Amino acid sequence: MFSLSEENYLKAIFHLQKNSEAGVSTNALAEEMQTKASSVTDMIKKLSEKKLVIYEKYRGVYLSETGRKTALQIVRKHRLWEVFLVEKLGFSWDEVHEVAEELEHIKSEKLISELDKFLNYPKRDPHGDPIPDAKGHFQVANKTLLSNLSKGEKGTLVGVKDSSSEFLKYLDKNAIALGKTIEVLDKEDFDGSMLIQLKEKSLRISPMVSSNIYIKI
Amino acid sequence: MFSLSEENYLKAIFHLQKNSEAGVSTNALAEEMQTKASSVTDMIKKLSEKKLVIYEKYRGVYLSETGRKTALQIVRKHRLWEVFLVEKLGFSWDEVHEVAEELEHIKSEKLISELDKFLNYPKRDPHGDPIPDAKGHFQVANKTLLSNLSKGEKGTLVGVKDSSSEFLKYLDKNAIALGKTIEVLDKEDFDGSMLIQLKEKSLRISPMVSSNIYIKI
DNA sequence: GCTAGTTTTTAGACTTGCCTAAATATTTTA
DNA sequence: TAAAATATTTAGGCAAGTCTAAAAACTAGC
Ligand SMILES: [Mn+2]
Ligand SMILES: [Mn+2]
Ligand SMILES: [Mn+2]
Ligand SMILES: [Mn+2]
Repeated sequence: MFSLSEENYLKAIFHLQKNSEAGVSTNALAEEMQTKASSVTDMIKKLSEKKLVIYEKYRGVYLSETGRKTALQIVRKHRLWEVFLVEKLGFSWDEVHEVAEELEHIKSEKLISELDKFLNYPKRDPHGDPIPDAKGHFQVANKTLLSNLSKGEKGTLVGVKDSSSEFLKYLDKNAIALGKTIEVLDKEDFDGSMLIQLKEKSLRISPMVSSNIYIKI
Repeated sequence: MFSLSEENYLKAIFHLQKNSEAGVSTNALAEEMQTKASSVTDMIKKLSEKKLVIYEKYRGVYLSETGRKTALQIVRKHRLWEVFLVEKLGFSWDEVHEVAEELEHIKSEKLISELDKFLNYPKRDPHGDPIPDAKGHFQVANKTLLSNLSKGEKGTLVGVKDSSSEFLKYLDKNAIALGKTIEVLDKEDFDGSMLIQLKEKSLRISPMVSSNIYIKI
């Protein structure tokens, strides 16, 4: 149906589109795709001809309805494979992204529906992100960044914004994991750093950490 | 490491090489790869520069030691994924080939070693073909084609030569499956057709069928 | 052993996806 | 609001992998 490159672009536009109302800029997409702006322009033209995106020169790009559906299916596959890798093959959450990045492009409806069944229809991936169903529907959790909490507030860790291996390893090292309860013992006005309480210990974290952790109060 | 196309060529050469001592001809490879002879020549040159094959113009092509090892790893991945699809996801043996054809190219050592473990280190794929281990070792079964048996001989079905969906569906329809005992009740000299005895019934089969079934006596 | 037929290679071209450099459009700043 | 800075697009090119047509090399038949 679509080439590997086309699929990766669609997914990238989808992820960038979430962050704002405006169209996705060429440079933002180039950054995300680790390529040059001129290459992005080429690809956008192609996707536009295929009616997968809506594009006006210099005005940024938007996913069309078809484009959005396609992107959601790729996201679905990516996240289902991540669950498989962690639940069945014993990967840790910082090892799955790269492999899922390849597996998400395997073309087989049956493979994905059977995998979904085999995994018992999981609702979230190992990073707390929602898994769209076969129709592209998924529930948006009401969550907030840990950095938004004030002293005394507490909640449950339900996701991470940054899924880089480096960040996830930092969390592992400090026993910060999905489902854990976190309470803000203190928040420093000057730099936004926090003292947080985990089950067994307290810990001081920088705003770079607290602004990449999603909490459900 | 290697491109998708390079990997598919290596695997094709590997499979064709099994059938004879001689080098693999350009046309045979073109047929197998569903492409043109001129494209094959181009690719062979490339593989030859990369020392994956031994190639002399007009003389056919052979896998080098490195090429053979690479091909064996791809075959290993292909067959492990086939086992996964049948054992874990409920695919039938005639549905797995195409999907495995894509899955075999996913690049991750850990993925394959963990998958192997998850599947409990299977020795054969759903078509009875041996699965090479991480070092490329595998056991060659002593098997013979059903068409080589004479009247009165019997054995166990241990593999199929043709794994096309059409042939496998024919076998399913007639309850011919891996592990079944088959006895040759009669063999027609004129056209080689056979009357065979399965557990619950007897059946007449053409040489096109009997010459694609492997038997262990 | 020569020649006709077959196989293989070469030559030149196309598509996809990428690049650099240059041109053009938009946005910011003074 | 016009120049300066920034963002985006265009132009031209490259590598991989494929194709068609033509040339060259093998192989069989006489
Ligand atoms: Mn990807
Ligand atoms: Mn994820
Ligand atoms: Mn393949
Ligand atoms: Mn098989």
